[in-house]
Amino acid sequence: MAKKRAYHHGDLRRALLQEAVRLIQRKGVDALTLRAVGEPLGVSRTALYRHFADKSALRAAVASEGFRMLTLQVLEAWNGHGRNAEAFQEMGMAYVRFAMAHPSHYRVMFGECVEASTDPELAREGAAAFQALVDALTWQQQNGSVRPDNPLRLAQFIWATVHGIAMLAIDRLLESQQTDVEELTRFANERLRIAISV
Amino acid sequence: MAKKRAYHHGDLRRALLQEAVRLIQRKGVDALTLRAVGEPLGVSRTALYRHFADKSALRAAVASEGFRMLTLQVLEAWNGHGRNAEAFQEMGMAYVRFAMAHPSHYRVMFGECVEASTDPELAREGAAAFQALVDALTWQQQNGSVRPDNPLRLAQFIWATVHGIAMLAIDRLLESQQTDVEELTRFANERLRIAISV
DNA sequence: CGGGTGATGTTGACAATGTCAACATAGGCG
DNA sequence: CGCCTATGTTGACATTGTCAACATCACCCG
Repeated sequence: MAKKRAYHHGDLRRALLQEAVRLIQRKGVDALTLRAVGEPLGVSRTALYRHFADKSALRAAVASEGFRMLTLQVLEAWNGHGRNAEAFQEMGMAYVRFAMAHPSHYRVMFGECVEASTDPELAREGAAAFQALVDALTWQQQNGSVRPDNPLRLAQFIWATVHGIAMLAIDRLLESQQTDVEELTRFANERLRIAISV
Repeated sequence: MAKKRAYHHGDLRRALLQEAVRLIQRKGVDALTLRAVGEPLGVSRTALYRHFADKSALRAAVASEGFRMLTLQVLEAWNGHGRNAEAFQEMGMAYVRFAMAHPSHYRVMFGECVEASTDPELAREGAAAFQALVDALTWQQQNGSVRPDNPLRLAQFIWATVHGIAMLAIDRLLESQQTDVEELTRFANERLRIAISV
């Protein structure tokens, strides 16, 4: 029995999660409805209750999936550009690009409904994403290219900046001055480099 | 006729708005229910529809009120500390303190449900808050204490950082390392000063 | 001063939604 | 083969936002 995937539907949990992500990305968070998730899968509402405690658990799973994707993207940018100062900036760009590409999904990851404290998997994936940032900073500190402050505090500072840009961009609060988000992110990265240099 | 406040209830609009703010602060955003707003005022649901287009218009009004309060707080910090570099840091502290003191209210101000484009008052109040930051920066540029970059871009950069700290703090994502938010904000302000100096 | 008129508030109803209890089914294990 | 548990369904219910129809009150115009 390779998987437990052969009862009635076959890995319905993964299908539900995938459909939930699709719905959120295409129609927004409000469109995430138990009935709307079940129907495309030929399954009726409440089927979900055999795989998730309730709707908020489904949202938490969506958020976890988001953090997993985000971690992959930023790590690819960091590792794929040589783990230097330039690669660090690409890491920031990748972060903001992810948020811009999946605005509703990103919002679920930081929504008030999903409490990281209640879902251990979500806490784990969120911590993993943050750890990628911490690791990149410690690496640069050993390099001598980043000042030897507490790496966690540096990481929180930088995280706040990119998260803030992402949030403001998603909320369309940067459009007033026809701002190019890519350009703003580049500018922020440049200034941050000054701020965290020795 | 000094006011229009003398029909049945007497300025019900303001009472509804005030009760909505109270509800959000004390019970969270989900507790903001048309029935829950009307009942304490001895008024029935749907009474609200004579003063707000719908529930989201009420939320927008709450958000506008929040921006008004926020603008007052940061301007008081800026003006009350002498409009210098130190005052600018106090401005940032005041921003984050407001968010920490009114987490649910702050979240409504940046929630996805409230689209600034649909409510002109909200757009105005939001722009006013942002303008306070821009003004403080231009002032310092004329001082020579801030580099002569585009002040709007500088403002967006700094706004993103404090907004990010506020959001992460509200989402309790800074508690993992038992972080003191005040301390993190101070650290961020110090690093930002380096980043925006000439 | 009196009736009408529009602003303001109420009641009833309805559809959508999350959730639970009771029921149905199926697939593997004894 | 027969049962047992995992899995999925149906019916029901409370909550909620919203609308239409109705009620009421203040003020204005004659």
